[in-house]
Order: sequence, then structure tokens, then C-alpha cells
Amino acid sequence: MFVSEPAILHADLDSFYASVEQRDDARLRGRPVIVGGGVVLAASYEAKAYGVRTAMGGGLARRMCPRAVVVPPRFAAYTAASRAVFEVFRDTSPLVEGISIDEAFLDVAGLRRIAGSAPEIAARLRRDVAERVGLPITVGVARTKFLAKVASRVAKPDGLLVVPIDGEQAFLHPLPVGMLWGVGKVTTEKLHRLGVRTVAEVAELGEPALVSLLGPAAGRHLFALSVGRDPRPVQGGQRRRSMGAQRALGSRPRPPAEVDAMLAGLVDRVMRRMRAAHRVGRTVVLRLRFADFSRATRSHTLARSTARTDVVLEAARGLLATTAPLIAERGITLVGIAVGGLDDEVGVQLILPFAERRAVTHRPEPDPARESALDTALDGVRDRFGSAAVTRGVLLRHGQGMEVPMLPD
DNA sequence: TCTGGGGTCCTAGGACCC
DNA sequence: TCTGGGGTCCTAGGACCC
Repeated sequence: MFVSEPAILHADLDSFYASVEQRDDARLRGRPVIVGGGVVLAASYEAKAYGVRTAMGGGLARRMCPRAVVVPPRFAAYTAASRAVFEVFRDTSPLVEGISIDEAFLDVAGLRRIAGSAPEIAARLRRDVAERVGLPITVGVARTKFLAKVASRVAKPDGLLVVPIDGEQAFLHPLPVGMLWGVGKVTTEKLHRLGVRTVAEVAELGEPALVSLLGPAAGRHLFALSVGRDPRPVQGGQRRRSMGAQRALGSRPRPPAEVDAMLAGLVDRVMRRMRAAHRVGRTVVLRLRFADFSRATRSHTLARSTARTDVVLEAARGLLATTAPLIAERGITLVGIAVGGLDDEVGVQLILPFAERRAVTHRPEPDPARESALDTALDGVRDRFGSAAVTRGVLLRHGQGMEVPMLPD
């Protein structure tokens, strides 16, 4: 089908945390607001006007904008606001891809007859979010994800920008390279050294030069974006691939026992979240940062996936032990833990002859023989209970039950 | 200026297997 | 006996995003 209209929306809440604070406290409205203390987590547009930026050190931010009201973050309020906004997204289109707590792509290609054109849907979405959640949101509308994302960035704050298909080049090419998704400080500097400052100049540079400068994946990706090519579809049902927690410690020295206690607390937090989400993981990653701001990571892959606090803590302690010389030498300022290789927890609920249901959670083995997680789970159940007595089972995956027959051996 | 707390993806080398 | 090439997994680091 010939696509004559842009149909992808990128919806992005403006200064999300700061906007929630201004919504919930009338005294903050119209005033410069900074969320966070040590570093700026979010700044209202009134504060941004003074040059305050996200991730800036708190001291500098206060000097730039002495009138700013600094408030501590309220993550529970942000999570609740995010849920409410995503409800509006899902009421707007069945195809929603969440990118972060405060932004998402919506594909509205199939909605023209029932909901109108993409620009009309985008305008209504902005109104709905304002009315139902009380937050300002900017929406970019374009033919591709990337162009929609750039459009929302250009239109901020509280804006709506449509990139018409015959106006893509005119929109894209004059933009500075830093506007390209995936081009940060390092890549910007590399490009600047070659005299490349605009997207048009990136396109002129050509794919081979970009590949040799940035590597095959990044080079090809960047070239494609620079000429407006981005075939990635909006994908619903994206799953998290890792879960983690970390804690900054400040610069004062920490005795090993204190670091160990923090590690245990972090592991406990992450494992609770994983169990609540019915997920298990295999790769334990320890993250450290040192007083000179250098970093180190250590990882260990377990023989089987788990969400057990004791198993992951043991692995994490083993990793921490290997870094003792680094910590002694450089001084530790941050400790973090993450678990990757995430999988759905697989369980089997047995239906025994005496009609008693017994839930048996069995976490998948690494499947060296390429067995499915279900097969492995069933084997585990047979080992424990014997297969003769069991006639049916309920496969539990991601906390959802589905009845399956269990064949005797 | 002196740096939080989440995440994603890519690269590169080594081990190991066929 | 000495050798090639390809694939996968694991580990560590780095760039980037919000």
C-alpha cells in the first residue's frame, strides 16, 4: 500500500517528574522547579530557562537558578501518573510501544475511519492526557519512529508537530547531529572533528565512512536515519531484559561490611521485584563506581535461572570478592546489582487423582539439549512426584495459568 | 559542576565445539 | 600431524537513553 500519510505518534511527557510536582502542588506552578538533590532528575521549563538541565549537579543547578524550588523525588507518584497516561495511550490505539516511564510510540495507521487522521488523533491524545491526568504532553507525528521522535523533541514543550511525508528532508537535514537518536557526546565529538555538524552532512558523508568511524552497527544505523530510512515497526508487548538496583555511596570511605550489607539490600530489592513479575534470571552483574569516577562491572552466569535471593546474593558476593583490590585502591562510590538473561518463571500446578491441586514452581534449567522450559519443568515435577499419579497439570507462565494434559511416561 | 537510578544495545576477545 | 573456518556462549567495557 502506498503510504501517503504519517501514522506513527511519539508521545512524550514534558519534564515529567517536575510536571507531576507542579500538578500536585499549586504553589509550584509557574515557578522554576528542580526535582532531586545531588543531581537534577528533572527541571521544569521555568528552571530550564536558566540553563538547568537533567543530570546536572545539584550545586551548579542552584547557582544557575537560585530562585528554584528544589523538591525531593516521589517515585510512587510518578509511577501512578505513568500508569494513568499509558491507559490513555491504550485507549487511543491498540498498538502502543512503551519506551520509558514517560514516553511511547503509538501506531494509528489502521484507525483513520474510526478515529480520524493521525494529526487529529494526536491532538485528541494531548487533550485527553491533559484532562484525565493533568499533565502536558508533546506529540510528534511522522511516517517513521525516528522522525516522530525527533518531531516531538523539536516541538517541546506542550506541542504537536506533524512531519508531512513530502517535507521529511526539509525537516531533518538542517538539524544538528546531536538530535539524532543514538548520537550522544562521544559520537557528536567524533563527527564534529570531521566537520560534520548537521544531519545533511551525515548523509553526505556516506555509509562506508560512518561504518569505519563508528563500527558496523552504529554506522549503518546512523546513515539510514540520516536519509530518513527507519523500517522499525511499533511493537507492543516488549519485555524487560534485565532488572537491577544501585546505590550511590558518596565519597567517604566505606568499610567492607557496610558495602556487603548494601549489596544484600539491593539483591533483596531486585529479587522481590522479579518474583512479583514472575520472572527469573541467569546472569548476575555487579556494577561498581569509584572515587575517580571510573567504573567496573563483573558478571557471572548461573547454571540455572532463579529469582531466589540467597542464590543471587551468593553469586553477587563472589563477584564483589574479586573486586576487593580495586575497591581498596580507588575507593568505592557506587554499588549496583542487575540480573539479565530474564525469562518467564515456569511452574506446573498438578492435578492429582484425589482432586487436590498443588502448585509446584519449577524454574527452568539452562536447557543444554534445547528442551523447552515446559518440558524441563515437567521433568522436574515427575522427578519429585512420579508421573503415574499425575494426569493433568496447569502450566503457569508469567503468572498466567493454562491447563495442559500431562502424559504418563 | 561534580555527578542518581533505572535501562538498552554493541563490540571484542577467549573458550569451546564441530 | 597440523591445520581452517564458523558458530555460540560468556565476560568486560562502553555509548547511549530517559
